[in-house]
Amino acid sequence: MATPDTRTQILDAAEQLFAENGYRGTSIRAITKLAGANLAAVGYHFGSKAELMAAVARRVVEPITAAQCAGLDRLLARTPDPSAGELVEAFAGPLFDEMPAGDEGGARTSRLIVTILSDPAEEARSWTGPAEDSVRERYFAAFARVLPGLSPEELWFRMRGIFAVTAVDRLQVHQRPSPGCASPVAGEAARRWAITFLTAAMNAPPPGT
Amino acid sequence: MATPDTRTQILDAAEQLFAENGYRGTSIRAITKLAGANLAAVGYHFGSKAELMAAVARRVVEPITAAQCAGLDRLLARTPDPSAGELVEAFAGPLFDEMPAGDEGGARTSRLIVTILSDPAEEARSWTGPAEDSVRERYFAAFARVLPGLSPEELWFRMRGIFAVTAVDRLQVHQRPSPGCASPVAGEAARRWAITFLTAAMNAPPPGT
DNA sequence: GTTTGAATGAAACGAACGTATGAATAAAAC
DNA sequence: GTTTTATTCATACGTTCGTTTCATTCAAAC
Repeated sequence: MATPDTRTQILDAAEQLFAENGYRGTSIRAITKLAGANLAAVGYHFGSKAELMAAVARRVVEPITAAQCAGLDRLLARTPDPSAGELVEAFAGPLFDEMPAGDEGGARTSRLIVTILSDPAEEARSWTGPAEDSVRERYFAAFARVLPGLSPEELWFRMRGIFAVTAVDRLQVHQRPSPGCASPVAGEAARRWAITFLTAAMNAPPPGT
Repeated sequence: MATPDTRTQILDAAEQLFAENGYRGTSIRAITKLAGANLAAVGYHFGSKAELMAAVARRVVEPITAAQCAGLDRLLARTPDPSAGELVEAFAGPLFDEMPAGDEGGARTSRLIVTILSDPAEEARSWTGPAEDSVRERYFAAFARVLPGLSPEELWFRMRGIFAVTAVDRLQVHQRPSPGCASPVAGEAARRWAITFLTAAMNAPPPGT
């Protein structure tokens, strides 16, 4: 295969290093060195380090958002009243499926997403666009129809829960000391576990009082 | 009240700034300035920035771990076979209760915990001690008795889910665009919602096949 | 062949960082 | 009153960072 252009190689290197070391923990010197490019190439192709991160974030998040949107379309075309479990699968599934090749079980991409969303810097708020907001609102409306007993606030809470479980699971956080329990859970198993876990959680009756 | 000593003021300032800006986003110059102390005071009292972070992490995590441990003791003293919901409450409750005064709804402390656990730096692994591992193993054993149908791997997955939901919820992540939905959810409501959500999730039957 | 424009390269800038040093200060011990 | 010990202070060091500048390369257009 032909070696990709400098811009793509910088994007690849940045995605890897941002995921491994965080935004602030990654220097553009390290990125350009890994990409085999010159230090000034980041400024030339992207303008600044922050804009490079925004480009990386877009490239990672966009296929996930698109798959979530398409999954909801497909589901609603099949039945106007999907179950909560079907909605959970359509929403959370892409967080497992839309992982680029070479990413061991999505761990790297998950870590990158958490890096993006948990970065305290103000500029990180602009790393994702309005498309994510819109697809979340569509799912919110769909869930609201299936779970009419929930207040909007509690439903938002539960939707954040979906995201939290799928994203945080694959941080190496809580590396269990128990032996015989390989750290990176097989992707397919984690997917099944997450959907089982979250479907039951979404279907929980609202707390009385 | 008497003004606390320099060491405590540095700890307070560091806790606030680490939570707001992350570890790498916080300089010891900013910490000592906020604390009203000299730049060299961090080196004198703690040795280095990393050791200061470790001290902050210990001070934040220790009461939570202790409350989780005491809650489990109390629960097991009352009944040898607690329900999954009771275990969830004992485990997740302290993540809502053990928040210091002045921390609006635990948002700051939650953000600090996520900062600690999601920091990619290797040194971050030493920011928490073995006490957290031990209490997690005790809860694991207790959950394993209540949910005998789950494989150890899936049970660990679900316990990570408890942590994920309680910690991530209070990041300002996913600031919803919907109006009339105040961003910092009232602490008591979030606590109820989380326990309802997580109890149902823990009780989910294991996926067939 | 010359010109043009995009892309790359080497080098430097100023700023901010963590850390170390040694003097100054204050309180306690003797 | 003197000595000792524990802090605090001002300052400097060396490094790394993001960014900028300007020269150079090179293929395409003319």
